[in-house]
Amino acid sequence: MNKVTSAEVAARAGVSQSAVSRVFTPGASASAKTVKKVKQAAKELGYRPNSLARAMVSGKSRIIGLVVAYLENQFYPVALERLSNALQAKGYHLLVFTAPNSTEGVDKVVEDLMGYQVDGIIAASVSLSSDLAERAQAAEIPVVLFNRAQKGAGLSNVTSANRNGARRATEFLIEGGHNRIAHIAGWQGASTGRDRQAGFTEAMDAAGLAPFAMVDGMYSRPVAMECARQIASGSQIPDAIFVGNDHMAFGVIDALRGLGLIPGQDISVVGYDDVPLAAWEAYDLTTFRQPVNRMVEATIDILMHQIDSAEPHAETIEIEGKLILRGSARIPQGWTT
Amino acid sequence: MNKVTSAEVAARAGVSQSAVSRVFTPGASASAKTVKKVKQAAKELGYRPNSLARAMVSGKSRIIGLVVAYLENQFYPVALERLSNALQAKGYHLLVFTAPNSTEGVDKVVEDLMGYQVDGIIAASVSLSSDLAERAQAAEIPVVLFNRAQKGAGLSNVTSANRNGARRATEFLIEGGHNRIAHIAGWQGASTGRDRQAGFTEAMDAAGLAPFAMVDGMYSRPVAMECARQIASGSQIPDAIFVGNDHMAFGVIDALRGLGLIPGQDISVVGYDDVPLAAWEAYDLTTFRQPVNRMVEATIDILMHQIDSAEPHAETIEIEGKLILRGSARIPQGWTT
DNA sequence: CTGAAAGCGCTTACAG
DNA sequence: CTGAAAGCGCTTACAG
Repeated sequence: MNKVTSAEVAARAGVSQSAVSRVFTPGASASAKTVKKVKQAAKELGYRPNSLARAMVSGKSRIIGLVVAYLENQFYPVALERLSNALQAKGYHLLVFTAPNSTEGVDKVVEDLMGYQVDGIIAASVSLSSDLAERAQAAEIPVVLFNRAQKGAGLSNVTSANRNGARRATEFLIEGGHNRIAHIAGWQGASTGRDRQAGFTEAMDAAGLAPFAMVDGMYSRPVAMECARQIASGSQIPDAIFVGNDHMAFGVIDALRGLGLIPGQDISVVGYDDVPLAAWEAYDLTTFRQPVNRMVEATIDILMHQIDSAEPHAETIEIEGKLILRGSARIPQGWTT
Repeated sequence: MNKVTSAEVAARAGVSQSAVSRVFTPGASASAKTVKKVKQAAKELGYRPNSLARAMVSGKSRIIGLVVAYLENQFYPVALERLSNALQAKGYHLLVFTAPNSTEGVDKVVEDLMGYQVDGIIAASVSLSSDLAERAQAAEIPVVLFNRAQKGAGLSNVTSANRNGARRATEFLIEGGHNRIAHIAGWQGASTGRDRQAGFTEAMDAAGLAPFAMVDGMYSRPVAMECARQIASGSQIPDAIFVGNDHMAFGVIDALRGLGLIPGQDISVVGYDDVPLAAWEAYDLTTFRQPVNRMVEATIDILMHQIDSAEPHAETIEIEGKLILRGSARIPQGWTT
C-alpha cells in the first residue's frame, strides 16, 4: 500500500471523491454522516491529502522560501527557529535554501524557489538583484528582506532601527567617559553595517569626538579579531570599541584578552544583536538588542498580508531595540534604562 | 503576466507543449533547433517549469523533510547548513519542520511532511514512534535519524561512535592522573546520552575507578550549570568533569569559573561534539569531535541510495571521531594524538 | 449536502 | 525527433 488517494477513500466510504475532498478542505460543507464515514475510511487506509496536488489546483503551496547565507552568526539560527515555529502555527512551512552571499548566488537560488511556487520568500541577510526583484513582483510572489534593507527594489524590509541603535550605543560609551572610541564596523556592503556605522559617526560628531579608528570587520570573526589586535597593539590604545555585531564582538573580546586586556575594565566593548551567547558568563557582553521576536512577527505579518491582498505593496519596518547592560563595558554614573 | 506555463512558451516557439517539456527535462530528446527556439521563447517570457506539477507526475518532489527540535546547540545549525549545501548540490532542498522534543510532537510533524510527498526525511536529534516509522515505510519514504539511534524501528541511523568516543575521552582523563572524575551526562532519554554515559562507565570500570558523581544534565545549559555547582561546591570536589556535550560544557565552565575554579588548572573539563565555539578562546574546550561532515555525507548517501533502490533497508552508521586537545583539561605526560 | 466533470501544469508512453 | 493524449491527486464551480 504505497500512496493512498482520495478516490480509494471514497470507494471505501461509499461516497464520491469530491466528498472526500470536502471533508479535508477546511470550510467546505459536508454532512456529519459523510464526515464520519470518510474519516473512518481515511483512518483505516492511512490517508492524508497530497499537499502538492492541493497546491497545484489551489495555487497556494503554503510553503515559504527562506534564503540564508550563513548560520554561523547565532542570530540566524535563532531567527530561523522563531520563523519556523510561527509559520508552522499558521500552517506554513519553510523551504530552506542556503546561498553564497553574492547577488548572483542569491538570484539563482531565488529562481529555484520560484519554481517551487512558494507563497512568499524571506531573504535573510542577503540582497537580490533588482532584475530578480522585478521578476518576483511580476510573479506576484511577495519577498521580504529580513535584517537587511534595500531601497528602491520594491521589496519589503524588516530591520531593527540600526542607525538609532548604534547611535545610542555610542552615546552610552561617550557618557561613560570614554573618549578614544573605535568602531569595528559591520560589513559595509550590507545596509546594517552601513547604518550602524552612520549611527556611530553621528553620535561621535555630536559629541565633537573623532573616532579612534574605524574599520570594516566584514561580519567576520577572524577579520574582526585581526582589526582588534591592530587597534589595541599600538602605543596608544582605545578605551572603548563599538563592534558591528555580537558575533564579531566575541572575537574582539577574545583578541583583547589575548593581548592581556580585560574587557569592562581596561577597555569597554559593546556589540549589536544580543544573541543568547552574549548573556553567557564567558563573554557577558553589553550589547544593543535587536528584538528578534518582533522582527519575526513583522516579517510574517507582511507576508501574510501580501499573500492575501490582491494589490500588495512593499513595506519597510524598522523596530526599535534596546541597550542591554552587562559587564563588558563601563557604565556611566547614574545611567538609567 | 503572472505564471508562465509551458503551453504559452510552446505557442510562442511554435512547437508543441510536449516539446517544451522535453527541453526542460534532463535526458529527454529534442533537436538542437527545437531547443534553441524553446529556450529563446522561455527567456522572453520568463518561464520556469513548475516544480510542483513536475513532482506530481513524476512522483519525486526533490524535497527532503528535515525535523529539528532545537537550534540552540550549535551542532545543529552547523549540520543544517552542511546538509542544505550538500543536498542543493544534488538538486534537492530542505523543507524544515521544527518539532517539540516529544514523540507525539514529532509524529505530528512527520505526518505533515509525508503530506508534502517528500522524497525522504531526516530527523535530527528526535525519535519517532514505531507506529509512524511503519507508516513511513509503508509509504516507502526513507527516514534517517541524524545523531540519534533507535533500534528496531526499521529506521536508518547516523551517529558518531558515541560509546567509543566517551570511553576514549574518559581514558584521557584517567591517564591525565585524575581520579575524582564526574560525569554530567547527556539526556538519558536519548541514545547519545545513554551511549556516552556507557562509554564513561566502561572506562571508569576498567580503571577500577568509581565516578565522583554521575548526573543527567538533560542537554540543558541551566541544568548542567546547576549540576556543576552542586558537584563542585562541597568540601571535596572533582578534579575532572566529562560533560555529555559541548553545549552543556560551556555552561559547566561558566559555573565553575563562577565558583572561582579555573578549568584546565583547578579542574579539567572535557566536552563532546567540537562545535565551532569550542575552539574560541573564551572556552578553549578539550572535546571529542563528532565529524559533522562525514555524518552529513553518510546521511545523504543513505537517503539517495534508498530513494533510488526499490527495496530499501535500514542502515546503521557509526562514525569514529577524535579527541581534540585544548586548554580546558590537563594533558597526560607524553600523550599522543 | 452531494456527485460528475473540468482543470491545475506538467511528464511520458504511444504513434508517426 | 515530434505531437496528441492520458493521467498525476486534488479543488471547485455547476447542477441537482
